[in-house]
Amino acid sequence: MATEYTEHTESKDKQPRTARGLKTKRKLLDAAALEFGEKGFHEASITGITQRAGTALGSFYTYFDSKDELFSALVKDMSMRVKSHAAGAMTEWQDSLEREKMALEAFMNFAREHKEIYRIIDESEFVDPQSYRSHYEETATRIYERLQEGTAAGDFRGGLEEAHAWAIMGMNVFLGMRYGIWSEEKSAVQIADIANGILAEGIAKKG
Amino acid sequence: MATEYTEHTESKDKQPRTARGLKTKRKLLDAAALEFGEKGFHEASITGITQRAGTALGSFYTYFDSKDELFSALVKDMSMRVKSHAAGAMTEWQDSLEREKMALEAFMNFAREHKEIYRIIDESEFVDPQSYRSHYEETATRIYERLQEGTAAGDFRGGLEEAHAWAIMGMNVFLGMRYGIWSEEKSAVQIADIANGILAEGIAKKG
DNA sequence: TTGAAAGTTGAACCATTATTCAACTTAGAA
DNA sequence: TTCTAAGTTGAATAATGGTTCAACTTTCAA
Repeated sequence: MATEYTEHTESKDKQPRTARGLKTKRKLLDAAALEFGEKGFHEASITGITQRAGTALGSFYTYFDSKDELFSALVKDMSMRVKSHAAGAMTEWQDSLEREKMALEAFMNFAREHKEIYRIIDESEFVDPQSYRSHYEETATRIYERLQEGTAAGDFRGGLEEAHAWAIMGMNVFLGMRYGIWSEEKSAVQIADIANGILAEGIAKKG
Repeated sequence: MATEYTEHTESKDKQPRTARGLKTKRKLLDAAALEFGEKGFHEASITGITQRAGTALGSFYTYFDSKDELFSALVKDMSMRVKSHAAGAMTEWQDSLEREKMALEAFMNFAREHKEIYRIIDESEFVDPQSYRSHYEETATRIYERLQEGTAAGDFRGGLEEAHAWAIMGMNVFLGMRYGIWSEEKSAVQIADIANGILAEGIAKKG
C-alpha cells in the first residue's frame, strides 16, 4: 500500500531533503498506518513501526517529533483520503437521493479496503480529540451542503437542519462498522439500499 | 454520584466480605468512572483513582486484579445502566414511532447526565473490544425487536432488517455525541423530533 | 572528485506507572 | 473481651517503551 502521503502541518525542520529521505518517511507512514490500525495507538510501538518499515529506531525521530505527532499527521491524512474517495465516487447521479446512496456505497467500500483507516480515525477521539472533532464536523458540513442542494433541486423536503446531516452520518458510520469492518455478509449495495430506503420514505407504514 | 454497582463476572476471591470493604470497592468504582471518563483509559492512573476515592494505592488490588479488569467491569456495568435507563423511559407510548422517539430522548438525557459513561463505552472499542461489540450488538438486537413489534402492530412498514436497527442506532449515537456531549444547544426533544422525522417520512420530497 | 549536509543506526537513558508486599489496623463473630 | 480474618497502607519493585545521541554512512551540489 504505497500511500501518496500529503504534508499538512509539520514543523519545517523535519522535512526530508533528499529522495532517500522522502522514501524513508513514506515507509514509516505506511508502516505506522498498519501498526496503529492493527494494534491501536497504545499497543503500537515505535519499534514495531520501524521494524515494519525496515528502518532503524532512531530514523523515526528524523521525521517525527513524537508518537503523538505521527498519529495526528496520520489522522489528518486519512480524513482527507476518506473525503476525496467519497468525492470521487459521487459522480453522475440523477437525483439527490441517489447521490447519498453513492456516498454511502463509496464509504462502505473504502472502509472494507482500508480497515486501518477506520480504526485510526475512531481512536483519534481519545488520542487527538481535536482532529476527531474536525473530521466529523467537516464531514457533517459536507453532508449538510448536499442536503441543502437537494432541497433546492426539489429532491428533498424543506426544514432539513445540520442535525439531519449528523443523523445520516451516524447511520453511515455504524453501517460501515458493522457491515464493512466487522463482517462482509452483505454487499455495499445492499446496505446502501437499506439506508437509502430510510432516507426515501422512513420506516413508518404509509397511509 | 453514589452508583449502585452490580457485580458481574469477577473472580470470587476479590469480593469484599465486610461492610467496610463493600464501601471501599464502591468508592473505587465511582472514582474510576470519573477518572476514566475525564482522562481516558491510558491517561488515567491507578494512583489518580485511589486518590479520588480517598484510599491507599494498595487497596485497589484488594478488589481488582488489574487496571484492565476494572475497566471491563466498568464497561459492562455502564452498558447495563444505559440499557435499563432507556427501558425505564419507554413507557406509555401510543405507537411504535413515538416509542423510538422516547428511546432517543432518554438516551440523549442520559448521555448529558453521564458524559463519562458515553466515553468509557466508546473507548472500550480499543481497550476491551469484546465488551464494545457486545454492547452494540445487544442494543441493535433490542432495537430490531422493537422494529418487528412495530411492524406487527401495523405502525412500521415491512421488510425491516437488522441493518435498519444498526442505522437507527448509529443515528442515535451520533446525535447523542454531537448534541448531548459536545454541546447542548438544542434540547433532547428537538433532536428526538428531528430523528423521528427521518423515521416517519425520510427526507425526500413527497409526491 | 569532494566535502558538508542529510540521513542512518541502535545502544543507552530515563520517566512513567502498574503491581507487589510485608507491616499494620479494624471488624465482628464467638 | 479476644482473636482471627479482612482490610489498609505506601514504599519498593519491575517492566515497558518513548526519546536521545554520538558515531557512522550516503547523497549530491559545486
